[in-house]
Formats: sequence, structure tokens, C-alpha cells
Amino acid sequence: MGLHLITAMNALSEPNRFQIVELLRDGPLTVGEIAVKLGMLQPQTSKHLRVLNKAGIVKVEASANKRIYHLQQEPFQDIDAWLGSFRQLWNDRFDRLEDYLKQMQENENNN
Amino acid sequence: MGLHLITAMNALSEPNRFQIVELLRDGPLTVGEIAVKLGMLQPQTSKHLRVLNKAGIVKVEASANKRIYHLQQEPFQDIDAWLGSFRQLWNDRFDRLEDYLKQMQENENNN
DNA sequence: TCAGAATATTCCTGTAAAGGAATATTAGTG
DNA sequence: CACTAATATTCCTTTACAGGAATATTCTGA
Repeated sequence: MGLHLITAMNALSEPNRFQIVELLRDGPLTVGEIAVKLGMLQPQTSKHLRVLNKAGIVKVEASANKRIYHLQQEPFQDIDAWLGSFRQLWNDRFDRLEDYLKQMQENENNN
Repeated sequence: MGLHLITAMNALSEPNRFQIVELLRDGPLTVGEIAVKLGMLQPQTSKHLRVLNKAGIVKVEASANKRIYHLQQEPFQDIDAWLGSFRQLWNDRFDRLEDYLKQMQENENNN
């Protein structure tokens, strides 16, 4: 468990790759388009896309001699699911805080 | 924007640090307790906690000569907020797919 | 103040990964 | 079959970072 998560977050925690992901939210793009829009060289763009691809964050679609990259949902859903358990945690803690405050209130009234 | 995110994800994308975070979900722990529970040496534990601390993921509370580390919500909320925009994206795409299918259905009926 | 426990820091070393430059690959076109 | 465009890969160098071992720091209690 958690291995996909770590791989995905590792891939996303590189500024250029993060930017690529942000860019691809507006829709699929070719390597050249990404490189131009982000002001990076083509080889590094390809290399970063390779990492993103291995992490399952993007997928490629070949069209002639162009390669069109687009986002993939799964890794984001994985991260989201993991964060979900944290939301649960914070909510539980908040509930206990409420109970505590309520308890204090009642004790106050019994004086 | 996004810089905190990248820092947080980078900190989380190291297996040992990820484990530390998972462990701290059950409540605050001292360095020694973390080291024992995860079978790692104290110095490396301290070093990883330093990284997590700088990323805002954990905070320290001094108690005598012990240091008690506990999770912090903010980074997780940041990641969650970022993912939120993706949820929006997927939903929009799904809506458009529904529209498309509905359109096809209608065209089918008009033949 | 000294001893010991808990933690932090430093130094060293090995390794993974990123950028630059050059080159290889693949597909379309005349 | 050249020729070109688009992309991928390789090689090299540099840098960041993790682990190990040793040492420094901080706090407590006698």
C-alpha cells in the first residue's frame, strides 16, 4: 500500500513536472507544445514526461510523429483517497473537542 | 502558489517519512518512540523529522529532554484543496461526456 | 556540578536524479 | 529514397539527498 502514492507524489514534487501537470489540465498537448509553453527544452520535456508516465500520471497517444500527452485520473484519486482518511481524522478530533467543550459547559452549569 | 504543495509532497515522497506520517496519525510521539516503532536509527529519525518540520507537516513540543512530534493539518488541506480543482475537472469532463451521449441518443431517435 | 538520557548536528560517502549537448528514432513528404 | 519535423535516448557533469558513524547539545536528577 502507499507505494503508488509515493511514486506519484515524488513525480509531482518536481517544479517542472508540476507545471506540466497544471498545463495539461486545460487539455492534452504534444511534447513540443508543452516545451514551448513552459519555456523548456524538448529533451528535458520528454524526460519529465517519461517520469510522469511511469508514475501513471499521464498517458501518451501517438498521432503521426507527434505524441499527445494527457492526464490520468487514477493517481489523483489515490492521493485523494489517502487524504480522505486524514479528513476523517481531523473530523474525529474536532468531534472530540466539541464533546470536551460540551462537557465543560455542563460542569459549569452544575456549580 | 503551489510551492508549499511541492515542498509538502516532496517531503512525503520519501518512504521513511511517509511511514512517520502514517504513524503519527494515531497521535503524537517522541523521536525515540518513532525510531523504535519504525526500526530506524535515532539520527536519521531526527533528520527526517526536520524535513517534515520544515515542510510544515509536523510540529514539535518540548517536554523535558524529549521532543514530541505531532501532525499539522495545513499541508494536507493544501494538497486537498489542490486536488479539489481536479475533482472539478473530472466532473466537468464527465458532464460533457453525458451531454455527448445524450446528444447521440437524441440523434438516434430522429432517424 | 557531574552523569546519563534524549535528541540534534556534523562529516563523510555513495547514489539518484536533473540539466546540457549531441545523437538516435520514427513518421510524413516531395 | 532523401529530407525534415517531432520526439526519445544517451552520455556527461553537477548537485541534492539519504544513510552510517561520531559528536555536540539539552535537560534532568543526584
